Amino acid sequence: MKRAREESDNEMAPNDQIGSPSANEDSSGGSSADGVVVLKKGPWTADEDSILSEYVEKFGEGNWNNVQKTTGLARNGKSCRLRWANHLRPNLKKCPFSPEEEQLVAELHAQIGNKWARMATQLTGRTDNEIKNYWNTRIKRQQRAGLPLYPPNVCARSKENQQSEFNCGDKQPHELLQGNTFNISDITFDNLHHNQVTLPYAYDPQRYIFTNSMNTVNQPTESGSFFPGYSSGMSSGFPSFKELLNEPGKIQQTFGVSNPYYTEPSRYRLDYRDSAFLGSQSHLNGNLPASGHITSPMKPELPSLQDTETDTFSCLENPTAPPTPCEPTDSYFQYPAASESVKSEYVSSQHDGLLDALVHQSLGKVSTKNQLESFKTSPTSSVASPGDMFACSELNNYLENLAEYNDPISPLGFSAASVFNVSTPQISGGSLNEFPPTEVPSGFETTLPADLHFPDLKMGEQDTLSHPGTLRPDALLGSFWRRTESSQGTNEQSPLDDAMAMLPDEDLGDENKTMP
DNA sequence: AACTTTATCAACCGCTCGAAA
DNA sequence: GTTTCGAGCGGTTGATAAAGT
Repeated sequence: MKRAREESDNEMAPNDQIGSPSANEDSSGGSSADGVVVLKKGPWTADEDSILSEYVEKFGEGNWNNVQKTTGLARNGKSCRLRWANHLRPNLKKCPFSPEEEQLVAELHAQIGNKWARMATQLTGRTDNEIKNYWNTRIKRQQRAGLPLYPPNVCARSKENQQSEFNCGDKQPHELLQGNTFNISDITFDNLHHNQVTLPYAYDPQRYIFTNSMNTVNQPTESGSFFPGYSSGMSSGFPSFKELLNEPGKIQQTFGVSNPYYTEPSRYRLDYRDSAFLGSQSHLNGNLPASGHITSPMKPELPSLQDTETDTFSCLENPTAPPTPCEPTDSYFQYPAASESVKSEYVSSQHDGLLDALVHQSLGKVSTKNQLESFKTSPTSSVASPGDMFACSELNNYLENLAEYNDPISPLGFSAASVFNVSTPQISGGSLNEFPPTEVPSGFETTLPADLHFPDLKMGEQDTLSHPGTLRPDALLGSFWRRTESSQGTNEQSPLDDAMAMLPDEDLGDENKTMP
């Protein structure tokens, strides 16, 4: 009996023969002298196409593995299916994308992320592969040009759609999150000097944008995730937040790197209105520079941070756009208590999505496992990005809420400690030299909510901040949260105190230790 | 004209999922 | 309940064309 094997470079015909005219002669046959069917790879020939077309005409689609058996075509079933779906199937469009199609793709991507197959169902005559190629090309082009990924009208439309989805949904995000402004009058980042901020990732306008009037965070469209295309399960094998909570080791792998902290927080002024706060290539318009110096390792594919980006860009186009009643983006800072009905279900899923975002953010900062490992063994870095602090603040919020809601899956103290332990490397030294430095413009400003009470970092804490341990966001934020609570007259020990208490000694300054 | 860079497209690969055995 | 297989999906790669220097 014949057996099929795939042709590989080192065992059969050389690569240049595959798909070449000489190789085409037996392209439909594919049997070698020893009776072994050599499955061809590479470009399809017209003969192969006609054979496959005849087969489908005769037997219909599916059962692709039978193609080789039935027709003798030296292609595996997978290849046949792909060829048929992408090229031979009737009614396929071969022309360039029309503006309408481009618009639709942008809208769909804003809504569902990298679900190419799902998009293809909405675009008659287009294949998932085609859409994917188009989009990836577009991303490159837009990034190179420093343009927003999504057209403004897509942003607006997406926002409208999501609002209507909210209305149809069970919970209103604004029940959970409040506040429209990002003003922290006391905190400035004036001293984010060029070349002093080494960020292990490039500015990604889709990923790291916070704007003042950006008031909505996407309702999860699927899997309870904030970010379509990045479901809670993190299909890339990334652990879910629940897993992270339960397995500190994963957290360490996840967050254990990439949080170098900028070390000159003597004055912080954050202006979220137009800048991409978390990115190193921050610009007042939220775009990449036209020169397109994307110097850090980053994937060209962008996550679909639906509202984050859509709102951002709509805001860029229309700064006076009224805030939406949806979940405010400053939820990254603030998670007001949810209504009782929300706590048990909605909040958890939402937080899963948020964590995914954090996780993804961390991933975006760490390109290789080696970097992870090197950081774990040398958990020091010399600089911090505002984004890192953001990530930590997000984690703080998350963890705090988990405790507040007594989420059974989140043993807060342990989790928080774990997260802090691994996500807040110390400041001194530097182990992320692999990453080329990126710059933050001196005019970089970010404004935080007025109702968000950070400690007055610019005054009186200079000495404290100069201490490596207290420069870390966990220390800063821990101090912040505790201070905030105390300022509210709360005598209870905050969950963050618990978390801080769990931190190893070397991770915290003495002032934060409350170990029994 | 030669060379380099960039864009585009086609195809492959690894993985997941569901159905059937 | 487990294994196997087919189908499908998303990410990535390689080849080639086009544009730029």
